[in-house]
Amino acid sequence: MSIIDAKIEPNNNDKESIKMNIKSILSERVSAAMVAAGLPIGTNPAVSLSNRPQFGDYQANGVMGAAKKLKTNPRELATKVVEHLDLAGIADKIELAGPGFINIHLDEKWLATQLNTVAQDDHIGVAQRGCGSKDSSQGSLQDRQQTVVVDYSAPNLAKEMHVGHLRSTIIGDAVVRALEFRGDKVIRQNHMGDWGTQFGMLIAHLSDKLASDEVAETALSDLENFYREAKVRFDNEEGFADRARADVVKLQSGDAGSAKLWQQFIDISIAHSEEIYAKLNVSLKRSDIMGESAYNEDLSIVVDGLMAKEIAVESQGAKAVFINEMANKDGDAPVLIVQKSGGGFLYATTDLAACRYRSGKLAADRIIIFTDARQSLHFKQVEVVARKADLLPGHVGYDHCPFGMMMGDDGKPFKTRTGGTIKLAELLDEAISRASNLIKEKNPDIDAVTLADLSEKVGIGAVKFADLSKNRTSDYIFNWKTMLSFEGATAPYLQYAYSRIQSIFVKAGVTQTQATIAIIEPQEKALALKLLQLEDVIDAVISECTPNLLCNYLYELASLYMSFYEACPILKEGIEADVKESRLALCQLVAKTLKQGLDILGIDVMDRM
RNA sequence: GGGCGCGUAGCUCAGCUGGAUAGAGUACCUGGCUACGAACCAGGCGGUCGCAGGUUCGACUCCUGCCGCGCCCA
Repeated sequence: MSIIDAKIEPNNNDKESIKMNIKSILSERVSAAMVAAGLPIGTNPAVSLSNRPQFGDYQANGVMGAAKKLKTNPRELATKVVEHLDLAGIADKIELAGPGFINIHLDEKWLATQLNTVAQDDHIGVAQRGCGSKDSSQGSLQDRQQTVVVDYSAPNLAKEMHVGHLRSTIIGDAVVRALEFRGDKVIRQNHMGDWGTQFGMLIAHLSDKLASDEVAETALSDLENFYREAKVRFDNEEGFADRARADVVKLQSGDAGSAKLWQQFIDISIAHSEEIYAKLNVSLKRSDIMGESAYNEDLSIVVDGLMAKEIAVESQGAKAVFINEMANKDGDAPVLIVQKSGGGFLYATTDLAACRYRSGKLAADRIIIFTDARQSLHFKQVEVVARKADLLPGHVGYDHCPFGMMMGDDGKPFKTRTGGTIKLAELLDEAISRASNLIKEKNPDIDAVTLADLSEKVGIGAVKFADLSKNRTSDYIFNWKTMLSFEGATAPYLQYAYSRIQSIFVKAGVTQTQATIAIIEPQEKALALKLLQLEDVIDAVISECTPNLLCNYLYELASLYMSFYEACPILKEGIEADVKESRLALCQLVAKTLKQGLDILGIDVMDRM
């Protein structure tokens, strides 16, 4: 055992051993009672939040399902389970209701104890996945650290990023941060589109611009224009298309001059993307870029491997895989071409090479890819072939996480080439400018520096939250109004809740408190319950790749806080000192949770707004 | 033609492994600022969960068939 292991090993003491997750505590107890009542080990207790106050705080519904399987009376079985259910000190009432619901009313003193433990915890109650070696046989699967490769954003470098790139970029980034917060090892992969025939046209055009003494940075300051110009020449100008095709061949055969032009183009395009990432508060760095071109050397290796294993076969001069696993009723198998008859490779080849690289060199336990839903079939095919060829071993998870595409107000999709797309940079500037107007309206005397800072945080936050809070894998309609709204379930609402709390601390003349929280009013209890659910939410976000669950959670938390704020005075006259201290501590924990949660979404908070 | 996804309040969307009376926001209507910050709060209005069957103690959730929309493959 190494010294590092030895040091980490003994931290399994007091603080670690205190469980803070209510749902898992209750699940354990109910499971034990179910076993004691004669049910098989592993029966799902189905503990969940109660949907109505009269049904307690949590309810266990697992007995009914179990009774069905055993063909016994659910009510009688539930009675037996309740008899064995030991929740001494945790619940002050356990009720049996309906066909076999077990309703649990938590003890408020116990709830407060849990809450105070969370308040003292660095990770606000979210347990850290194993800091030890990941191949350790100790600890449950839940607690083991994983290496997760996350492929997201992946813009096409031939053009500027448009609104369609928003989802992949910010959803991916939120999932990445959630994974890191839970303690997993994340490797970001920005699979940028930096290769392909269109670059021949772009290089040829750039070459002419440089020949007429233009500087690359200037020529490429507007990528959309540049692309359009090149396309016009490609379609109309005598001889240009042939030059463009020749340039592609030269580039792919490693010609130094072409490579230099290409590199110039790529560098400037990446710089454009980086501006967007910085503005969006997205954590992608240049070192995370692993573009399509990075796999050039691997493509023939992959194809050779497929041929050697006889997974791929020659077909009409091309090399292709007939995927029998995905054949339809008539036995027709879809075909995945991995090398064209002319020798060229395709997206499928690159994606297979990426599987190989990620599960091999990067040693991924799980690979997550965020792209729009149109690529679902493609990735399904890639996975089947990669698994068959062992480019993706069975123990490596492969999650293609699709999302709907951006539609116009008319319900028809935005087509990239019709010119109907909105540049991402324009959307973000619009958001910031609208936020600026609103802030000026509410704070006429604000100084320019503060205004600029707030506008960016509010505007960008609003855009991100509007998108992140939607789960839909179906298409969604792009709408300026909803995207840039500052009222209701929006980022500014959450930011407002946070700054209200900061304002209270300023008024109270303290920066922080170590006071113990007591639960008195129903609004305080509701907040306590919500605060103790963070780990469940983070876990759901991670396993399903759905940041909208975190958005919902944070909105509900902020909303409960607003109700608490109205109902429970803190600094007003006649409030006892210990009540004031308790409420300040509760405020502090809410603020900490909001800040952390929003940070996972890549949304900033501010002390004043 | 085959496959995938989606139809929930006027609009935008939640709805966790099937659970009790389907929830928010917005819009509209009523109240609440000599203030712990009204970008807020309290309340009201608003739904045959696309349609029709099936599975069962129980279906927005699972199964089947239709209808409509979108996408992918051919």
